[in-house]
Amino acid sequence: MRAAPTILHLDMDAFFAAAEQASKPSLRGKPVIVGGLGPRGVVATASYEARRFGVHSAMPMGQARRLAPNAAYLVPRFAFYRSISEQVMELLRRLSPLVEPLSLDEAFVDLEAGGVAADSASARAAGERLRVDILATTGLTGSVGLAGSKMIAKIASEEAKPDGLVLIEPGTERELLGPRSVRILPGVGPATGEHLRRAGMTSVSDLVEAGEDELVRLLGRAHGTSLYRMAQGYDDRRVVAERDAKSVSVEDTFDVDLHDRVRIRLEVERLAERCVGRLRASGHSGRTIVLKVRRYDFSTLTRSETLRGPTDDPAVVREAAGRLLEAVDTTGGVRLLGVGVSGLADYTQEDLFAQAVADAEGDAGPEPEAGAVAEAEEAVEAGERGPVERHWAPGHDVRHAVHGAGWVQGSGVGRVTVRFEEPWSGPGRVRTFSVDDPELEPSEPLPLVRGAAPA
DNA sequence: TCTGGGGTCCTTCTCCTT
DNA sequence: TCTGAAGGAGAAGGACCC
Repeated sequence: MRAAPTILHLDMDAFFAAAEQASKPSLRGKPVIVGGLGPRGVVATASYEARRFGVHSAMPMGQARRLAPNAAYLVPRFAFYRSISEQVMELLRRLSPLVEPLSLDEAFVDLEAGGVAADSASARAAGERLRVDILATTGLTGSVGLAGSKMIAKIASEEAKPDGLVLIEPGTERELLGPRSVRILPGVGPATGEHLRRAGMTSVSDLVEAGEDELVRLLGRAHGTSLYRMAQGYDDRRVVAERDAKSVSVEDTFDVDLHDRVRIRLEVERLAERCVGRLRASGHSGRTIVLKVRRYDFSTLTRSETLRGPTDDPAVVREAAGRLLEAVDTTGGVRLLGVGVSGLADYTQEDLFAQAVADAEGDAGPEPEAGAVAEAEEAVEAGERGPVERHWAPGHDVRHAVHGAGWVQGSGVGRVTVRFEEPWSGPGRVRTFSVDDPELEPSEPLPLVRGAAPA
């Protein structure tokens, strides 16, 4: 913990939804909900207009539709958000070499490492300048928290939302935290919050009064000790620029539960291939293969197997995942399957035995190149599925030979409805086409600020 | 129409080795 | 050779975060 507010936490406001509103003038000022649109989708981000209806992140999409039936519902465009995020992270790196991204829309910055003077006025000036730069570069707003530690800086940015800056002077942490709910502390979620409530602790000051021994008794050594320190405002976690990945995984929730054992096996193999694609793209191999199964009743189980050495061979991961599946009872149906690899190494040590088997069989199958896998994933994300079956996902960008740039407002029964507008135009007109109209094609997102590099 | 996807960390239990 | 304690590794599950 520092004597000056030199830790900055940036949190972009309603990031996915705000990016969509910036990209689509007709949605500005309206409720926008981004998330999975399938029968089992959940809300990823709701715009502030949608939050007024009670819609929030992680809410089942069906519930969101009941609360805000007239909102715009869009599928996430991760490649687009990633490109905006890279612009924002670049601005942060101009501030300091010590930047710790937490997700696409959040990061910590160590201002001291960037040479910002260790006083409140300098920190505040750096934070305000950053907000101006982010708006100018991306057209989006972000909230900034400044404090002497990561925990307090994050709480400050939460206070600053939306589109604000809050600085918490070091030395005032305890009085700030004392009356707040225990849920404000990192690591206290619904389960721990309820556990503490049953023990009679609802505010942060209750935790301090209870003492470290009592928290350790209730929550275990690691959690109890760290929570006691956090409750007193102590947090000496450093800003870490580079973090090594510890696992790579992919999972799919199915619109309807799977019962057919053959189909389940096929899905597991498909997930194993995808997982290896990611693993290779990240330049890793791994030793432990993990199968995840969520059953019809939402109960979730994992099965894992540790190999003798790390692998990035799709055949090895596929077979291990298949073996793990053999030990799982899937009667009743499964709603989710996942395959992961942990115990990562940043080098590839070929599994000689598996290699020998593959060589002997002469049929390990063509291994997808990591780049090809990434490209395929991006293509699906962009709504490109080849000329045979064109899929027009709501919110995705298109270009029409006559009408120009627009985005898919909806599609069904052989028709696709497009709104023609650009980030810097006024709200545009809506036209409907046949889904196989040759003049209509998917396109790349336009930059949010005119003249900027394409987002 | 209940409940995504990609992660991290911690705890508990079991098995094996020393 | 047998037994018990200690500790590490692996497996599984739970909680949390964005």
